[in-house]
Amino acid sequence: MFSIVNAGRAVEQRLEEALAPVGLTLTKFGMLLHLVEAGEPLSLSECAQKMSCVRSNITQLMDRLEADGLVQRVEDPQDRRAIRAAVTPLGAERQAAGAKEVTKVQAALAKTLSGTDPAALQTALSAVK
Amino acid sequence: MFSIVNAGRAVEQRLEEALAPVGLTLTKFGMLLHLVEAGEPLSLSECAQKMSCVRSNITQLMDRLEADGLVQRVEDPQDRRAIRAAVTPLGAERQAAGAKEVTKVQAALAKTLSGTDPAALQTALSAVK
DNA sequence: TCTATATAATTCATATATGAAGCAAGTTCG
DNA sequence: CGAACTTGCTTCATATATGAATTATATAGA
Repeated sequence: MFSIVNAGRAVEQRLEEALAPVGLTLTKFGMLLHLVEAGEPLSLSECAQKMSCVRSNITQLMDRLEADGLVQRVEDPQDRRAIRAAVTPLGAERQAAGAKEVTKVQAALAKTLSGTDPAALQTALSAVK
Repeated sequence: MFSIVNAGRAVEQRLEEALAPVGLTLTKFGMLLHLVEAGEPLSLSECAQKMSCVRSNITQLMDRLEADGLVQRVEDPQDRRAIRAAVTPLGAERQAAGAKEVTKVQAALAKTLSGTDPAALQTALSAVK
């Protein structure tokens, strides 16, 4: 059981290390990825859902992403309570650079697991979740 | 790759939920477990090594564990710089109670993974780490 | 022995995460 | 319509984590 926890943490750490030179953390990269994939500004509540976390966490994350110039809060004309997060050009650039690094980690990991049946591993891990 | 990260987080969360009724977090349980297993007070540097984290983290963790009455800082007569962490009776009691809950989670997880070859999974996950 | 260096712990700034409490703005219903 | 409820975000307290800077103590070497 602790193997699963440790393996998860080890992969997280590898990703953090790969993203650090790009100026991103795994959390920031994840948020940018969701925003880029969505193709439009998402409300902070939607962001919280995508990131599987509480909204107050997103408030703080957006503060940091905005301070980094990677995202901008924009008002929602449809709902004056809502605030949407829009990726800036710099944010999109960093996300793309991060994605390249993530792909490298993925390739390295695939090599490490070359002796393993990928489908079986996937099935097992999905069952846990 | 993200399956591994997600699976790890899912297991962590299950453990947190199982330990919460006992009044422990996974971090606190882990620290108590190391101390109980050691059978003697460990210096805070040794604690950091066991927990695979930096020492400043242990300083804070010990503050919380001491506030909970689960651990006590004791001076080291051999080295006046060092401070050792000693488990209190209450700490030992909680650790034992936590271990029972952890065992239950382990059993439930084994059931979930009943269709998987445990040795193969173990091998794959160990390779990642 | 005295100095330089290394080690032990703490403090501080910061990142990430949760959850409770609060305020503003929609929505529903009598 | 207006009160009650819900939703969206922020703020605050707290837990966990890192790393740089600081203080105290040990130890090695000239």
